[in-house]
Amino acid sequence: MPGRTINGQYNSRLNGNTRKHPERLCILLYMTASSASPVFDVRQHLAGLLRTALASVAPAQGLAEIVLERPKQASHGDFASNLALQLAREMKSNPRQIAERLVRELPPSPHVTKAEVAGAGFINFTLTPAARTAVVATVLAAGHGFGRGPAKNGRAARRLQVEFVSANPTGPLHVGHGRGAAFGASLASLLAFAGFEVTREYYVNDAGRQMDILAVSAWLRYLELFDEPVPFPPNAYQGGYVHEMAEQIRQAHGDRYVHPAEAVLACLPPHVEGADDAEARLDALILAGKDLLGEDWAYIHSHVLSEQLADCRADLEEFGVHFDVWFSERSLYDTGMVARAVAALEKSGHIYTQDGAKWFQSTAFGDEKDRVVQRDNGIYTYFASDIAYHLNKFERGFDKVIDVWGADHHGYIPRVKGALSASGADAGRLDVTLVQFVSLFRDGQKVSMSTRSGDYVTLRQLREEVGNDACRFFYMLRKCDQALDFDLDLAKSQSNDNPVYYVQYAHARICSVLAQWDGDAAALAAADLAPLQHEREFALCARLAEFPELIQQAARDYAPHALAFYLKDLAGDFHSWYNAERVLVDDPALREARLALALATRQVLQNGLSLLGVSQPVSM
RNA sequence: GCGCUCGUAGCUCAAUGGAUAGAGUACUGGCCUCCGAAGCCAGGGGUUGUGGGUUCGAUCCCCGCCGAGCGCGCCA
Repeated sequence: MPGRTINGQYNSRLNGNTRKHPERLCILLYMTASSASPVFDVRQHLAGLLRTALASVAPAQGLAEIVLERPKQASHGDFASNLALQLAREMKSNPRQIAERLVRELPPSPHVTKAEVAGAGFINFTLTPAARTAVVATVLAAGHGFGRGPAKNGRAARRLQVEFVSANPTGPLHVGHGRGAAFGASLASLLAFAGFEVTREYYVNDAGRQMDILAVSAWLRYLELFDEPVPFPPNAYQGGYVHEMAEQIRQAHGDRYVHPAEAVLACLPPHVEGADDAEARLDALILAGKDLLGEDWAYIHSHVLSEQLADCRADLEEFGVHFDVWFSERSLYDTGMVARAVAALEKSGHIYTQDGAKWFQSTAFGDEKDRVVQRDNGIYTYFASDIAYHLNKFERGFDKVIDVWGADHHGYIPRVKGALSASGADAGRLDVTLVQFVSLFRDGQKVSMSTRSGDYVTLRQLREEVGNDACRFFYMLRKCDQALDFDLDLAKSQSNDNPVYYVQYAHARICSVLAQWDGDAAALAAADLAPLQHEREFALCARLAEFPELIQQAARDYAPHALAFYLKDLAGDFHSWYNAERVLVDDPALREARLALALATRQVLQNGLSLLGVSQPVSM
């Protein structure tokens, strides 16, 4: 069983130390990025040259940061700086002239062959061949640690929490959950690789009405098995898995939970048309179940919960998505945290009573309207437990708490942040990332999706059709705030065209070459790289060197999709080179240099794919 | 109506405020006696929905309009 457990439950509450100064994530990343390459940082070297030149050209100008970017076009060199363009405004001078003066004042460097002014005033640097290929040795020395963010330096790493999926355990996970799972898992891996201590958490909504509805749904199906049919409400859970649960209960306990249908029906209010009536009728059925079953209701309830949770968990495990903590909503009630959280807000004057209900004054924090935390019947709303849950997260000492939510929850953000602020917490420590919807298309038609009706394609079905690797990679092929149209027929019938195979194929090809060479791969780390001279070889090296920067940038932006796109580009650079130049040539020096480049490429492919939860096959 | 997320090649999607807006797919034409052709090379394809504004420079930032999805409950 993955995940730490406590009290024989799946819940785990950590008693972490509290850390008080939540600096912004991006600042930390900026600080660490400069030390990402332990051997030699070309970017820093060039920045130093520019700073020297700047000091003599414009001593008065102090720029906080010198930007060096990798040009898209090879003809623009290996690095470009827009320093002159930035200075133009303050110096009120022609950017090209500034750039030319800067270039004249650049100190000589053993790594730079050319520094020239281009375009509107860019300064383009071209590196020596040795500087361009040095990354190969760096990759081979670092191995699977290449690209990893800096280690702890003796100090505690920044602690982050990523909470994702958190689907109600009321039915199988669907393809929308799958997107949240793939995104959250990749994001968490990415952040961990970038140098953070990451906790992956699933919030289990095991309290509340939805679970009761699932329990009563299973019970009604169970009664049907004993010829005690109660008309099945249209707003109860319709899925086939509910029948299976009923059958399981019958096999385990026989007729123990059977009550006459008449007895159940007697508890119901007279039937009236209307949606409100349907909900009231469902609630009455739940009450009937609780009354008739007494203590046994708890069994049904916990049975359907544990069955559903186990199913979700197994599904996610097979998908390569793992959690450190499964946090129980119910535990927040059992330990009194919900009541305490609401009481604290009440004491600080952020809660008022109206119409018998308790309202949180979220309008004071930018929300559209105030929100109920406790209903007139005394039952807390989901919002109340969510306040307690987020306060609990903060108490556990995370420097940053990242929630991955479905886009339909976006209206929820202001009230949660407002409640945190009202509770004296720093709402800036909470980042909410919204994942847009997935629409499925089958036979050219949009598949209607409704959890309640049970009419939806499950994540498990999708994985079986498309495969885990293609599934994980496909989900990462668009940024999370972009709606995704998932054509099932296309994903299935044209799976060979899926980009994941393109990337995996590059990996398999390299494995094949290394196998044919049949030499000592470890020795390649010391290979002389001077024979690497073709443009495609330099381009591939530049792509490899980009990997650590990309990790930091993608982590800063919570953008694991950038990693998928990078891997596509990397595979493309490799295939181009591989098709143009032969690796296993007769010349031993050239052969070893190219083998080293191939091996370094394979290493980065492995590092990247494993972060996305995609396998790296030796052959396909 | 109000709010949030968006609008980029025929289609699916990229692009820390930077240079001629890029890939894949589809289409056209080439490349296997040669390390894996699930690959490579070349080509056509665009007023970045639209109109303004800020800037040396806008797909990106600000405002209006048009269009799409989602949200607006004492549900979760």
